[in-house]
Amino acid sequence: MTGFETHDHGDCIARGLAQAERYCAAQGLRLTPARRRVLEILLEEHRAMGAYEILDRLRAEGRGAQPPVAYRALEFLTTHGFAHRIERLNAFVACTHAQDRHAPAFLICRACDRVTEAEVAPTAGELGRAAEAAGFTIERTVREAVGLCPACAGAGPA
Amino acid sequence: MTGFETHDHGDCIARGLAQAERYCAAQGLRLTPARRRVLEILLEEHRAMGAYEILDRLRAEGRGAQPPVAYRALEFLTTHGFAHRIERLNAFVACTHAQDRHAPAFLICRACDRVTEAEVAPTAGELGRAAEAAGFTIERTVREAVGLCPACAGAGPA
DNA sequence: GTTGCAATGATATAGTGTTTCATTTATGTG
DNA sequence: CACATAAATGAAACACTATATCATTGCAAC
Repeated sequence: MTGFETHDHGDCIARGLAQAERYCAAQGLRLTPARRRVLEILLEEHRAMGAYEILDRLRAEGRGAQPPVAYRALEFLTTHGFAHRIERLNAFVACTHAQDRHAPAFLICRACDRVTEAEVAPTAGELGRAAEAAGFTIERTVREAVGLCPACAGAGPA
Repeated sequence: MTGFETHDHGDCIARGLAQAERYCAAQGLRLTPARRRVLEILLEEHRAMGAYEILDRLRAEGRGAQPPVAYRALEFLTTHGFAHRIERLNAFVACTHAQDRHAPAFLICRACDRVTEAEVAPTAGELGRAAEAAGFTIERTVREAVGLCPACAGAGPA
């Protein structure tokens, strides 16, 4: 899938949550209410959200919600691959791919802020070649492209 | 060069500055004292520095130095390719390559925080392929690998 | 049941980046 | 040179992002 097409994601929230639940059960991880709710919010919005934006949602629901609440949940979710951090945006998105550690790559539209995710081998590509040449051990990669999605490019490049 | 070897950079400060001066003269850009000094600091340190760290240096030299001073200089330097922003670190490094817009890739050692830079075509690799598949127009890319440099990996992986 | 560990609650604080507006400095033009 | 314009700087306040710390609660194993 290309990721930017109009998208009816009726059941992908339920599917994402179910997948996370299954994975946590299998791994002995605790998908606590706070963690589950944050993942659900990310799945519902289906876009990159800042930690404080998530926090606002939690507050609106009456939960006590100091910053660490969001950051702890997000750390759990990103550590286990249920969500990813977009460095360029200081924001987070629900993962749209299979569980377990993988190396995501993102296309970020600077006009509409939508983000689409692709997967790739962590040690592949230019980073992998550069690392090999330098004797560098890759543990995590950040691959993000900023530009215009098809819709925004068509609408007239700002 | 691999980038992590011990490094005697005696004249690379002077060379970096001279290169920037030449390029600015040719392009009608103004390498003002503040901009020049920030570039010089980055070249001297030869590592990724936070904006406020740079600011401290400017203050120590008696310049008035509110945050915008550093951020404006850094915006100029990054826009014209004299320095790059490391998203993962919220920090900046002097460019170690040729002028003019290019797409850098970075290897970031999480133990010693040293950063090495490689160049690559902006639309190459996984990001380029993903973008093509999605009809996405890339304007800028972020490619960063976090891991251990040879020295730190050898010293015992924390 | 109590020991040990993970998770949460709550407060404060640290770190990063931007907005705004007034002022100065450089550049070009009559 | 005088003036108009645009770029850069100075200065204050503010907004956004993230972490440290410590007390408390819940849960699980022994």
